[in-house]
Amino acid sequence: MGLQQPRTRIQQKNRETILDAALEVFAQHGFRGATLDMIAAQAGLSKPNLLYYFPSKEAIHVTLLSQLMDTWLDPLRDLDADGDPIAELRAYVRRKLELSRDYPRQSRLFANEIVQGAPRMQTALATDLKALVDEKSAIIAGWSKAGRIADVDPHHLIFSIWALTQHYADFDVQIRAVLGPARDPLAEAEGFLDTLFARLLAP
Amino acid sequence: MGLQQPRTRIQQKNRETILDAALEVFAQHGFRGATLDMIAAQAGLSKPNLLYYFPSKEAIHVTLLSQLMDTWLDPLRDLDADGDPIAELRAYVRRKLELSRDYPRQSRLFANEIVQGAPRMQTALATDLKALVDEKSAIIAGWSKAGRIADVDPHHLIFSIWALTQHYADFDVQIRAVLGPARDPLAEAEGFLDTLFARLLAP
DNA sequence: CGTCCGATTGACCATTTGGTCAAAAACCAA
DNA sequence: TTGGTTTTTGACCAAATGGTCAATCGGACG
Repeated sequence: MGLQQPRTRIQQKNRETILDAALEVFAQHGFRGATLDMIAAQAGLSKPNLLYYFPSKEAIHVTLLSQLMDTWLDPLRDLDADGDPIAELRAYVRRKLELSRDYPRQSRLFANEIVQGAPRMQTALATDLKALVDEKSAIIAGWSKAGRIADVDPHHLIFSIWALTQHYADFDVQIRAVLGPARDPLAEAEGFLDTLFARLLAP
Repeated sequence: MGLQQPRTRIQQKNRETILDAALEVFAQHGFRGATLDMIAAQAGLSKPNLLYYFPSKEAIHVTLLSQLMDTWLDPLRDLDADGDPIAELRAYVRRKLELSRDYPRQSRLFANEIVQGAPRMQTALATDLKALVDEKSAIIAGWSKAGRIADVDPHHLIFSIWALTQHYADFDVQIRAVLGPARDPLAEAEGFLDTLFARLLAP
């Protein structure tokens, strides 16, 4: 039937179960690599039952992506023009790295989507995301002009934060393969990135 | 039949055509998202003809991945213990960024593979790649200890170079969506990254 | 020209996969 | 208990897809 708004407790619960299972499967296999059977198995439900709660495989995917954008941009939204510039930017890096640590599946889902050309997010990127980044870039540019941080291109500064933090989630297997066991990449990254941005931003 | 070594000129040419087409398709859609029909269409050949030159879809993919590793690691291999530390590392960043500019499809192919858990590269990562990175990390650690560059974790320094340079290829659509047209991300990145690493590495 | 071997393809096959549907089961209010 | 509503599922379908194969084509060489 394709329920729009969950009405009962069981609907609420099953929709969440499905979305969590789908996140797992989509993040690991990409949209086309994931099958409804995989998601159903992961969720402990039958395939027709999935399609009772969501009208299609794509609907599940789209639901995940739109949930994602919100969570993902929250830390950037928090960037406060009235705060201390260095502290604000460091806090942004730290929060972003926490997302990579706590929600690696979301990060990989996003990476899959972007690497493949963002077929289902193009407009969101060019509107919402661009607007937010432009706004925050203006703030950063102001800080630069006021001599409160070093003179760096604000857009590329933001890109570098994204690249560095998401790398630890998206390329986790590579990093662990290189570091070997008995090391904690995410914990080490926190100190490294803090140093990196401190040196980059110091006026 | 599954030809091992190209013997004739036409085999040589068609194998190259197929690999180029497959790179295009795999990079954009991932392994499972790519179909033999897509690759055949892109290559201008019939599907059975593909399978005359390669025994299976997976064989094409594997061939691409192994070619990739070589190209990808060359710049790191060039890192010379006897050169000037800052110059060597800057050159590495620049070469890596050139790869992102000139071979974005390879970068995305690699990203697809790693994000999805590197099912076909695990061992290569844990052996060849790890060995090379460990070797070069030792060199960098030596430079740090000698006070010729700042004291940074060599492994994470290398990760940061990978993250920053590959980001411009892998997340190209996102970056362009945010920057808007009329800007040249890769050209701008060169200056930005040069500054970033100069400040990070200065003793 | 004719022959032989590498190159090409149309037709076909088995499996996978997203999705449907009618019927059964579970649930719930009266 | 009963009647109606929601939830679940086994059986099924059409399309897509990786791969096979016998047959045909084409060019180089004698």
